[in-house]
Amino acid sequence: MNLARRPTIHDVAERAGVSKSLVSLVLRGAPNVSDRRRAAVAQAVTDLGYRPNAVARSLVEQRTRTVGVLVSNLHNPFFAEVVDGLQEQATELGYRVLLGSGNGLSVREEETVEALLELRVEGLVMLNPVLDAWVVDDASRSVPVVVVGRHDLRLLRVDTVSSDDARGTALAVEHLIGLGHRHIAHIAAGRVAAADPRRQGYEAAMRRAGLGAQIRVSSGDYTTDEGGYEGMTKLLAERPRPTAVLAHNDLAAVGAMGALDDAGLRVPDDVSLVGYDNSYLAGVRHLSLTSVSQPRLEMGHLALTAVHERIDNSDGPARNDVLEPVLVVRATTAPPH
Amino acid sequence: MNLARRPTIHDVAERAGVSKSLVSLVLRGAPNVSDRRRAAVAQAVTDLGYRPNAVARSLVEQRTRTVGVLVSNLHNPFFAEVVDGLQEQATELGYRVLLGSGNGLSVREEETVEALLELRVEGLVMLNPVLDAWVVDDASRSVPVVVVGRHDLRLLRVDTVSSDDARGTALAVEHLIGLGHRHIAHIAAGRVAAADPRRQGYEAAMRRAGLGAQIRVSSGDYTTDEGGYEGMTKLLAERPRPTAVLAHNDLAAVGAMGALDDAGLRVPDDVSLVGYDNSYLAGVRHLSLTSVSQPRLEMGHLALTAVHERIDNSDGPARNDVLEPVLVVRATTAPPH
DNA sequence: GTGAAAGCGCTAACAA
DNA sequence: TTGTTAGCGCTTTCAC
Repeated sequence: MNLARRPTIHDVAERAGVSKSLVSLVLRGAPNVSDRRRAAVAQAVTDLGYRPNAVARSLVEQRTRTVGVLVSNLHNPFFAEVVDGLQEQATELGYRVLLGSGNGLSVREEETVEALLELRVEGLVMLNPVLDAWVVDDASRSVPVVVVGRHDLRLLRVDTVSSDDARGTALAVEHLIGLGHRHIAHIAAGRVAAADPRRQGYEAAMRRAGLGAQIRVSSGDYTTDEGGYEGMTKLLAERPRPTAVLAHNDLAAVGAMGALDDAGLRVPDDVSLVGYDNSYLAGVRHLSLTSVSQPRLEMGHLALTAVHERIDNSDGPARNDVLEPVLVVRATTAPPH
Repeated sequence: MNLARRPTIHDVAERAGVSKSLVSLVLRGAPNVSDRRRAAVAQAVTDLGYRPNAVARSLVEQRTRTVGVLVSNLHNPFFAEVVDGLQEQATELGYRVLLGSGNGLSVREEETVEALLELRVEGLVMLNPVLDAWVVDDASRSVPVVVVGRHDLRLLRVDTVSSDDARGTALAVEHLIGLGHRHIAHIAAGRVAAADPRRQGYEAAMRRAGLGAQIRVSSGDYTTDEGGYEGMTKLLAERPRPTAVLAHNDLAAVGAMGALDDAGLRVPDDVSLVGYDNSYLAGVRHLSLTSVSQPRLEMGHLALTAVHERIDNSDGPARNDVLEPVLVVRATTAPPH
């Protein structure tokens, strides 16, 4: 393929008949350069196909203008939109975003953080990381760190951005109660970070409505559609049968839908169903699932703004932003039969 | 936050009472270093929390050991697995992967490529890029480029990895014919790169089976579930009504499912349905869609291997790897009524 | 307005 | 086995 040696600023200077420093000035749009020189440099740049070497520049400037983003698992649809938010805001603020994935494994996440740090990112955003708190703490000693989506990580020096999961499930319960439901059950998740607040939000909302006695939780590792199927199957065996079910997430809700189908029950006629995350899945017309939505784009914006502020002024107590979820009502919820 | 100045190799050398070069040697595990020095350096490294500066290293080594990956759109579930494949192989071969997203916009993709090039990635993998061919061509002048998933880009110097879309739809048709279907229709996509080969594969397979006269294509911009709904609705108006339908992708297939539902028809009893991509959606039990699967992990492996080989020996004609898709049979296909 | 020179943190000859 | 030195490509004083 014979890749020619990449031209350097030196080559440009030579071709334009000026000094390296002049080229550097032109490249960064300095004001005090004669038009003649400016044109000569511009010409040389295009002739040579010169592209500045960001590596060299970073070294001398002592900054990379780059924020590292640890994406624990690319398959989670939650991330795409958060990353979009990060990108948008990064572009806005003059940063570049470096994505690193951890494949959902704690070790891989550690390695990725290490790599990002060696590359001298100026800040680190971690999306739903599964790694140990000490890794986060350690990283935060050299660079501002913002954690998105894990409420359980509260460290000094580490800002967090999350959405209020308890509020989210409460919204769903209130919606169902408003429709007239009283027998509202919950299909909970096992050990994932969001499981507890979502479940607690459900229980609290039920109690607030005087329905403490109707609380029914089917708990297992119900974050997949298979899990949702199982969880729903268990709930259907109970009496009185719930008239509405709130699942830990959309996937579980769709699984629950399958169980209802198999039992010959109709959604929402016989049982109303609510998911969580307002993923892609929920919006599909054939499913059209009522779901709780996290403001993902805004979470991305906020996270990047937070690192940016830390990079600039560094000090101050850790900020923990908690955003309000929103209920998106679709076709799977209706008044009880 | 008071981030202390990051320690450099100089600080480590001083603390360990040795020279910079000795530290450098120890860090890279050189053999000819006395145990005493080695220990002293190791101690200093942990004391200081030293982390090598990859920026400086890259500059002097003239290589970054980094491959850039342009992900045109993070929301497309196709990517996650391909990227997993890339990552796996990269780790294997000693590369780091830098992800850049283009948000599905041609301009943003161009910017991202530019940024990646300035960062001096040693190779570039582009996943389903939508950008103009000249950008790819231009990039390939400075660095090996591998394009994944766009059959229409055939440039010298640019390797491609894709899967045989025509073969994929043919597989689906053969499956349906094997079940006894004759009236098999296709819901096609509009201007996306994969639209033509998928449609052609369908038509060719129909003709091979002597069913050329039964070819029915509903064509519009049918890549969303709404699109699939529309496409199906049109097909249902025709006589004789198709007993099986092959959609451009899973999302469209699910949309089609909705249209069948609304028309009071059952899947697969009245109409069999096949999707494409074998996405997450297809596997959901409640949908359980028969779908054509691209070997995504392997595509990632191959793409990274290809850049790696180019980085090492650079020359040779462009390679165009085409992988075989596989049909995953689930619950939406059955013999005609 | 423009150029010369120093130096960012590191590696790689080459000397010792 | 270890240290000295030069230099990667760039920005940035500081002279001129």
